[in-house]
Amino acid sequence: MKTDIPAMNWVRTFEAAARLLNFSAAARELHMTQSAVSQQIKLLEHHLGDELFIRKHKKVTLTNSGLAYLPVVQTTLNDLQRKTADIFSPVGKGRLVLQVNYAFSYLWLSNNLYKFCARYPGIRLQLFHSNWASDFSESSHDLAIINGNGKWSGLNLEPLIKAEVQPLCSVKIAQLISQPKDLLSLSLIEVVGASHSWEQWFEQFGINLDPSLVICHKVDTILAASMMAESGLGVMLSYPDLFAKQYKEGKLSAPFDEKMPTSDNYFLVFPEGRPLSKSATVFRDWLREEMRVFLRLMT
Amino acid sequence: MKTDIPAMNWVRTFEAAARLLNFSAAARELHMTQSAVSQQIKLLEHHLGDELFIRKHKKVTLTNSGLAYLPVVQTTLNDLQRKTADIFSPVGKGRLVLQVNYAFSYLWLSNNLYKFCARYPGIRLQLFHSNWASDFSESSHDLAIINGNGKWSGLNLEPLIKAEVQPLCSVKIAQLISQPKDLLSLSLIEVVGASHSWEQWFEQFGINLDPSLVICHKVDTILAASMMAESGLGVMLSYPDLFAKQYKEGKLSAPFDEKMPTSDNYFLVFPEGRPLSKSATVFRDWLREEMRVFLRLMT
DNA sequence: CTATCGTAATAAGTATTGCTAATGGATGGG
DNA sequence: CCCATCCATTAGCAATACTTATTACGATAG
Repeated sequence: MKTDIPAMNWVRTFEAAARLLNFSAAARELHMTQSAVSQQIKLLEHHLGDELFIRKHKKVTLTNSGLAYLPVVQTTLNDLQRKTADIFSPVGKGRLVLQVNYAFSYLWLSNNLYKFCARYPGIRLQLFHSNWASDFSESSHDLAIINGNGKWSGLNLEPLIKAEVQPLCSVKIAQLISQPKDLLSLSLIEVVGASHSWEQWFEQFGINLDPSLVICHKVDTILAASMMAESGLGVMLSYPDLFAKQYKEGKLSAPFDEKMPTSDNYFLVFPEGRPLSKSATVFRDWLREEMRVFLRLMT
Repeated sequence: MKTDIPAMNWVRTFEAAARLLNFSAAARELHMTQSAVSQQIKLLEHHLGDELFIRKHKKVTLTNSGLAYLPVVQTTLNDLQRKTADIFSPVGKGRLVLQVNYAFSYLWLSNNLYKFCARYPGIRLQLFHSNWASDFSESSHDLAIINGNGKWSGLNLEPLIKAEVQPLCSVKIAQLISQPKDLLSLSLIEVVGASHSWEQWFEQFGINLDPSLVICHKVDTILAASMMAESGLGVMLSYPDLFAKQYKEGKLSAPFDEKMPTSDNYFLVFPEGRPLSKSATVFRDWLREEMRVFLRLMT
C-alpha cells in the first residue's frame, strides 16, 4: 500500500458502501451515480493494495480487510466531524464531554447542572465519572473536575471551592459536642488519600491524637464518608462548601465554626497550550460564575 | 460551516502549514507550490466559515480556531494513517497496542516477550498496564490480557493458563508444612476479588476455616501476594503455572501437589464481530503456541 | 425458456478541482 | 534603499471526479 492517507471521498464512499453492502444504495445516499462509487472503491482498493469487497454477482460482501477497515473508517470520520463541528459551529451548539469526580457530581453538579442545560439547550452533555487525574492527550474529554492537591503538570487548573475543611456530622451527633476533645469519644471518619487529616486538626488545639485510642473508619471516597456521617456513624473532616444542601436540609451539621486550610481542592482542569472548544469555554464560564454565586451565598 | 467533512488534502495542507507556520515551507514539505497551499487553506477556511490563520505580512500565526483545530487534525490524521497501515501493510509490520494485567506482564510476559520481538522485529509494541476489563470501542488497543472469571459480554476470550490454584510459599516455609492443617499456624495471604479462597481450599480437607483464628494478610493484587510469599511472609493461593520461574529459581515452592479448580483465569481478550489487525493476529497465534509449549513443560 | 429487474463493471466524455507558473504587494534585514 | 522572503491572486493547464451510456451477470416471474 501507499503510505499516504487515502482521499477523504474514497474513504467516505467506502464507508457508505460497506455499511449498506450495496454500491447503488451508497450512490443514492451520497448523491452520485453507481458508476462513481464503483470507480472510487476500485481506486481505494488499488491505493491500499488489497481487495475490500467480494463481488458476488448480485450482492457485494466485505473481505476480511474490509471488515477490519470499516470500524476504523467510521470512528475516524465520526471523530473528525464531531470535533470539527465542536470548534466551528456557533456557540451553544455541539457536544461537551466532561470527566467529573464522583463526589462533586453527586453533591454539587447534580443540583445545579439543570441550569446550564436550560441556558444552553443546544449543547449535548456527556458525563464520565472518575476520580483520577486525567490525560487529555489520550482521552477525548474537553474538561475535567478532579479532587487533589493540584500538582499535575501540563494542565490548567482552577480551584472550585474554598480549600478548607471542618468536622461535619449529623445534627444529633453535633449536639453531643461542645469542645474539640469531645470528638475523641466518637467515631472519626478518615478519607484515605486526602492531604488533610484528623491528626492535623487536633494539633490546632494542642491535642496529640493517639491513633490506637480513637475509633477511626477509613474510607476511600468523600461520598462514602458523607453517607456514613449523615447516618450518624461518626464525624468526618471535609469541605463545608460541598455540603450546603445537606446542611440546609438538616442532614449534616458543623459542630465547630473554625475551619482548617487544606492543600486539596476540587479543580476544574483543562489542557494547557491549546484553546478550548466553544462549548467547553461556555461551560467553564458558566461554572466559574455559578461557583462565585454559590460561594457568596455560603458566607 | 458546512456539515460535511473537509477534504483530506485541505486538512493535510492545514496541518503542515499550521505546524510550520509558514506556507512556503509547508509547500516544500508537501511537494507543491506555495500557491497551492494558499489556495487550499483559503478553501478550507471558506468551508469552515472561519479564519484559521492571521496573515501578518511576513509571518502567519494561528487564530484561536486554528489553534484548537490543529491537535484535532493531527490526531485524526495520525490515527487514520496508523490504523490503515496496521490493516494493509504486510504481515510483520505495524504497531500493536496491548493492555496487559500487571501480574501477567511481570511474571510471564517479561520472560517471554523477547521471543516475539525477535521473530517479528517489524512490529512495534506498545504496552499499557491495567487490571480492568477493557472496552475496545473506547480505547485504542488491539488485544488485552485480563484476569477474571471471563464473564464479559461482547468480547472473545481465550484462557491462557490452567484454571487451578495451589498453596505457594517460600522453600523455607514449605519445609514446615506436611499436612493441610499445618497451614493454620502460618500467615495466609488472600487476594481480595479472586473467586477462589482459602476457605474453599480448606473445605476440600474437611477443615472449617475460622477467619478469626488465622492471620490473614489481604492484598489486592497477585503481584503483591507473590512478593509477600517470596519473602517468607506467608502462604498464598495462586496459579502454579504463573510462577514457573520463581519455582525454578527456588524462590517459591508448592507444599502440596493437589490443585484446586478456580473460575478465574488469565484471558486473552479481543473484540467480537470484527477481525483483528494482522499484527494482532500474529501476536495471538504466537501467544497461543508459546503458552501451549509453556504449559506442556509445566506438567 | 424468456423477459425483466437489480446489480456491478467499463468506456468515453464532461465538469470540477487541484496545481503550477508568473506576478504583485508588503515587510523587514542588511 | 534594495533585496530576500513571504503570502495573495490570476490564468491556464493537468489531474481527478463524476456522469451517461452500455455491457454483463444472475435471480425471479410469467
